[in-house]
Amino acid sequence: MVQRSDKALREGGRKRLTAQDWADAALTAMGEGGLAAVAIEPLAARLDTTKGSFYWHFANREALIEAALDRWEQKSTEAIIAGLAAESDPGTRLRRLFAEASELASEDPLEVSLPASAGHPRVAAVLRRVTERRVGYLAQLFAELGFPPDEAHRRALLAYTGYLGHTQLTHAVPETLPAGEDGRRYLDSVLDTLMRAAPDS
Amino acid sequence: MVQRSDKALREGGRKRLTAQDWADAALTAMGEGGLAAVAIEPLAARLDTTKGSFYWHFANREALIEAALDRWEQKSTEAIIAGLAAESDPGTRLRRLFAEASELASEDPLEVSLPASAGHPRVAAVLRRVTERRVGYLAQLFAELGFPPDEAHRRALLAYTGYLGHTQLTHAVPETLPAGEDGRRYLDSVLDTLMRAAPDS
DNA sequence: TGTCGACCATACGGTAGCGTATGGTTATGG
DNA sequence: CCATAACCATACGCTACCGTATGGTCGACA
Repeated sequence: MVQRSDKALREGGRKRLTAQDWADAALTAMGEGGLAAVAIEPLAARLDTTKGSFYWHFANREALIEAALDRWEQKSTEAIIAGLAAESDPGTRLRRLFAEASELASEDPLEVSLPASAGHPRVAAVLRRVTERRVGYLAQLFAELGFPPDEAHRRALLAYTGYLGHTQLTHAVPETLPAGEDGRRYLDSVLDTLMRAAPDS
Repeated sequence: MVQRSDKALREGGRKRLTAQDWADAALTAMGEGGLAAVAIEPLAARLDTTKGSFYWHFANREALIEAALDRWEQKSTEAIIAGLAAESDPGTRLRRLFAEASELASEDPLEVSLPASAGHPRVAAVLRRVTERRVGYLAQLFAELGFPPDEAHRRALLAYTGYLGHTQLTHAVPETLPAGEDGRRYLDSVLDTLMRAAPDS
């Protein structure tokens, strides 16, 4: 919790690090190689420092992982939802949400690599919180669009699983998916379908 | 490539192992802990043998990974597609495909944990082959159902991303998804939507 | 029934990473 | 300008795992 006051000197040479620097580095490593890639010594090398720095800021590897996960939860979900608070119309809110989310997801490998480590209890917990938050928010959006609670939840699930799968494909085999302008039209058509009133059932 | 002829003795005591035994063990380990969990010595312990056995059947760890991936490609894709060859009606073929695939996916963690290791070149290659095969097969099904090629491919993507996302959710937070009979009705309604003729566009 | 090859056990050296200990450096306020 | 705390470097022991070497066992078959 110790934060350096200010005056971050990053001229040519050595710089002091904060716990957040370590957490961010852990996050990118985790994105590249999964949980197993969160290793102190390689991270230290990448940050151009040594273990000595790490064990000052953290008790051990688990603590680092925890901090990194918390940070991810914040950046990947809360920040985006908060960024939409200004928008009043639920329809545009939904569209903007998907636009921003799919952009974020194409850059952030964690969206794919985290679920693979659901064996780890901390990861499982974060995953649960994040998905419930996201699906809940989506369901709320569909409810605001006029769907009854059950149907709103059903569509939220549909939208979210679609998002997850799309993200996974983006990272695994991007060529199969429409890119650029095509991608935007593809996304639009899917959203149209999701927001259209159901035929019956 | 050395295969034991037959006579697998598995009474109470020691048994001889084949390369496939190792590959299967590697697969399950990989499902539990990702690529990093494919470690010779722990596997040997689990198979109640030693490294001596392993290095007889394989040159090194990479060779094992490769064999395991090949085996997964076979079991997870080709076997299922082959199992549908008898069915003539494309509609029931699609429904049976999804029924079997989602059952397999809920048991097999690899569907989720493999994409996380797409950094590994062999994994990336298998993933490319598998997704292209699957999406291709789906597109063919939709084409047989009467959709023009472009639309068939679009719907194949939609179906496949939905499958991927659903699988991911199943392993991460199963509670959010409808289970049992509800799940079957949910799946049915989604398939209905996918097979219905488009409104326009 | 002895031998040959398939298969496995054991022991070894090497590397990567965790966590600890301890001393050095740098920034600040007294 | 020096004392204290924040921060980092280095060296150490420990464990887990990779890959090699080498010898042992066991079954098939001449």
